[in-house]
Amino acid sequence: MLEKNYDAAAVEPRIYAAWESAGAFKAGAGARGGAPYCVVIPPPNVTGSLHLGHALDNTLQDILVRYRRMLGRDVLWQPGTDHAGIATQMVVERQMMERQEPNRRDIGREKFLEKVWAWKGESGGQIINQLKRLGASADWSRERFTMGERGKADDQMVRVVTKVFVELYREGLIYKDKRLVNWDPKLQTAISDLEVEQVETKGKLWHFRYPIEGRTFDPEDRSTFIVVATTRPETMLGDTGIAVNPEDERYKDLVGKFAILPLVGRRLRIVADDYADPETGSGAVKITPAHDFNDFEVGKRAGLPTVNIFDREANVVLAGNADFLSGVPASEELTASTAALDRQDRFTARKRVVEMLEARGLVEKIEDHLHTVPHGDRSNVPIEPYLTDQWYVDAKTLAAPAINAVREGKTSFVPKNWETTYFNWMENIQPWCVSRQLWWGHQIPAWYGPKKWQGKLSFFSNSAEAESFVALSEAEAIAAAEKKYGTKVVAVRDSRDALLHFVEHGKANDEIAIYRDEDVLDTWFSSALWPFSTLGWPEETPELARYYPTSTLVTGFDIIFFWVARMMMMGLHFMKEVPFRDVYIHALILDEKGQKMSKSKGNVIDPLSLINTYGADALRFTLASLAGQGRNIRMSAQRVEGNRNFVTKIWNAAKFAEHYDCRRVAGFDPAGAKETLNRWIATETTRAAAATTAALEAYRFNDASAALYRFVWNLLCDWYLELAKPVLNGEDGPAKDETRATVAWVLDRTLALLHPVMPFLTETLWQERGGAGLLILAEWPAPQFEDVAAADEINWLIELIAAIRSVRSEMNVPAAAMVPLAVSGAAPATAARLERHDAVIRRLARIEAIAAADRPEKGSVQIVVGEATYAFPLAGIIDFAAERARLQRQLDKTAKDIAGIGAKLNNAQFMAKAPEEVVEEQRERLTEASALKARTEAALAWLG
RNA sequence: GGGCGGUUAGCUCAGUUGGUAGAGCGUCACGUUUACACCGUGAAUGCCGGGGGUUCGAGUCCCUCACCGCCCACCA
Repeated sequence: MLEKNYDAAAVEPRIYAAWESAGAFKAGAGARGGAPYCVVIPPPNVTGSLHLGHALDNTLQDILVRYRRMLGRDVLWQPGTDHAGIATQMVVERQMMERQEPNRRDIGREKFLEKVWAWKGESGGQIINQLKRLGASADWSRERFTMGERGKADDQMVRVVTKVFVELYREGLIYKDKRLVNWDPKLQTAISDLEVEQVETKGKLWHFRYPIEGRTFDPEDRSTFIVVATTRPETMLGDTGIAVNPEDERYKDLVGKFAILPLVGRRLRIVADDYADPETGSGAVKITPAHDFNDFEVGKRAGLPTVNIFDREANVVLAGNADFLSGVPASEELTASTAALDRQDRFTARKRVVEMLEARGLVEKIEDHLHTVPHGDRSNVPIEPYLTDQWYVDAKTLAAPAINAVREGKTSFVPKNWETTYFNWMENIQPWCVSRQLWWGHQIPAWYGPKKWQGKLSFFSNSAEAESFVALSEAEAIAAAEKKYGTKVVAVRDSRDALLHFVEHGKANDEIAIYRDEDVLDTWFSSALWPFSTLGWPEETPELARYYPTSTLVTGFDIIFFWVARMMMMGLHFMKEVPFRDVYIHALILDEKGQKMSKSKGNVIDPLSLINTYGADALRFTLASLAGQGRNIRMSAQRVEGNRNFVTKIWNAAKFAEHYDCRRVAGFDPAGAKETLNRWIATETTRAAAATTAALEAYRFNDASAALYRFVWNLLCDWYLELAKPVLNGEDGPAKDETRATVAWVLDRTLALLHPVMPFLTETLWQERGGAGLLILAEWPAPQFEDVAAADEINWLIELIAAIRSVRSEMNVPAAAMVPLAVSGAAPATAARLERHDAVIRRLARIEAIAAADRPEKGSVQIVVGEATYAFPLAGIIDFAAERARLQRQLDKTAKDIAGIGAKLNNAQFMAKAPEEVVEEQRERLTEASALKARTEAALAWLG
């Protein structure tokens, strides 16, 4: 016996356990032939928790995977998690701070990493369990982590990354370079362009006067200074030049001359460069090559020196800064400003610089200025362009094949317009900075040792100047080093130990120490390898052979650049084949007001609480039905509640079947059914199956859920089960048996069609109804039966009942009243239909008896359906004026239709140019409408 | 500045080759029916953002304007 209501919370864990213990999620489970189908999960952050974006992403993947599995395909849904370098390291550091423990630099790398691994072990399972709550049918036995089991060198997931790095290095596609990077002063690491967010900020534009060398500064005499504007006064300490446009007449004679940098005294060469825009500001721009990307380029072109004034935390460092002092004659002013500004953070320094310049009359004006300031997407502090040595991937070279692959259709985006976004970015791609000054991540496989300088081996603390050995392992690096140096080589922990070692052994030259690059790789570097790393590469595993290229990638548009593009590049380079055939891009989830969900706004809807309240299936159905939306999805609990009602509706349909003892009949085939009603619902089942299948094949999840919703609620429940009641409540016999069997047959197929979207409910009912085996591994329904005549007949029946109900309601006929119905003008076929469906019409339309009549009784309400007129004699009950008005309204509408259609048919152009079938359709509509009009007129006349 | 979306019922959104405007929610009225009140029946509501064009015919194709949103680049 089915319970009164479906209890999702009680059922879901049990069903999930049943699937798992049956091995239903395992790669290839239940495969019955056909091509393999593989999806790799976008690995969530290992220590994260499930949000609605994950819920959407994984629901869609699960739908695809369950559908393919039921088709009998060899399915692998490859799961796993991401180590999420910065994010995870930040969480652990925050914990340490909250517990008032010593920070990571105090405890050192090894101890810190132990803590992160411990945290991973503690919270790493959470998100996987949450995915299970959602019903995700991934092959958990194959779960992978981007850093492997222990992050050790011999771990496959680590070997993959190392091998890729080393091979790209040897091919010249990874290199070390000294240039400006986006530096995050809070996290103290370089970040890539993509991790920088532009934040619109209300700032100021300061206009400063820089005295011209050799002229005595006089604020009243504009020939004694040059005005430059800046949004960042503090960086003036690093100015090394001034640029003006070569075409700018105002400054022509100043080119080649020098200005004197206030507070410092540095000589600034005035150079001509196109970068300076005469229209902007004063037309002269100060050049700070160490702290601005554009200035860096100008400085390079003009041969200006680079003066860095910041340390890693973006504090001003002047004292003892050789760059800052180079060539600047000591002066009282320099000493004073150095003392005042040294060790200030950049914002304090900014204030001080302005104050000091103002005191000297060097501030021309200060304007309000709206501009965008680059911020780190994790730290949320302004980033600094900072001159460092970093590792770069030659993305431009790798992008070329990745662009072509999409051009040639080897990989397709769905929806297709995302390809434009992909191309735009890929065609303008910049070198990818992959090194991070973090500890949690894949350590870069480069080792450094002393280098020959002026004839003898010297130790360089800057790794860029050291001898480097990029190698697959420490042993390999040592071997390479030994070959290079011709001496015994040992590996030590870090550059400090290497220096100590060098000091100790340098003289004897009997042993040389090398040390490993302390930086780690960008998290996205390992994510980029995910489609093949998870399948076992570099080993030639059977899984790799079978499932690569994978079939579909499902992800949000926000990580097309971060992830999709990079997987394309790496996949093509190392596997010589695209990583996936289709990329399905879905929208992002917002709250019901269209706001991005965030903890600070407090508008986050937790998918787990939705699952707890409404059940996983209701959430899944909701997400699927919203998936068609373009850019963003507005989510509210109310929608989920509505779909929970749909879950209940299905549950009650199953209860109906149980109540009327509708059991599955082995070998039942609707083709042998005699009852029109049964032939009709079988036809509709075929159509629903076809619609659902087509929608899923096309990634139209919303169409699939809409088709299922409509079929189940509006056809199966609203009509078929209602229409079947008279038979099921009637006498035993073949018609009843056939109807019971049909109900069971339809229900079974319906459950199967619903299963990918609503796995828990459908599996529960499948089991309750004594289904053979598990629904998850059952066959996807593809009924072929179709009977157009039966469909026509039942549609006529539905139309008739609906029309009677409508009129009853409009005429305020009490719902309980049983009314006689008189039919006139019915053709023999219609009369036969009325006879066949007599019981149903009487039941559903509350009719006492149906009788034929030559003409409706005077004063009765008349309904026109098809060629016949149906009347209930309601004299005395009904309001004649209202009835007349109703008929008149119908007449007006019909007349309007006729006029419209007539205009078309009388239009010679239309007749000449429209396709024959369209013309024919209009003719039919005209015939029908004319008939309706005639009968309505008759009814109106008869009413008197 | 470059690119991409959006503007359809009170709300949130569908609308796939151009051929009678749809759904869910909400609203209103009525509830007879032993699957279901997490329900049933019925009803109301649309210059499909504005303008122009192509076409026999445009929510759908083209141009243009307005507003909203996102992405990329840049801003001394």
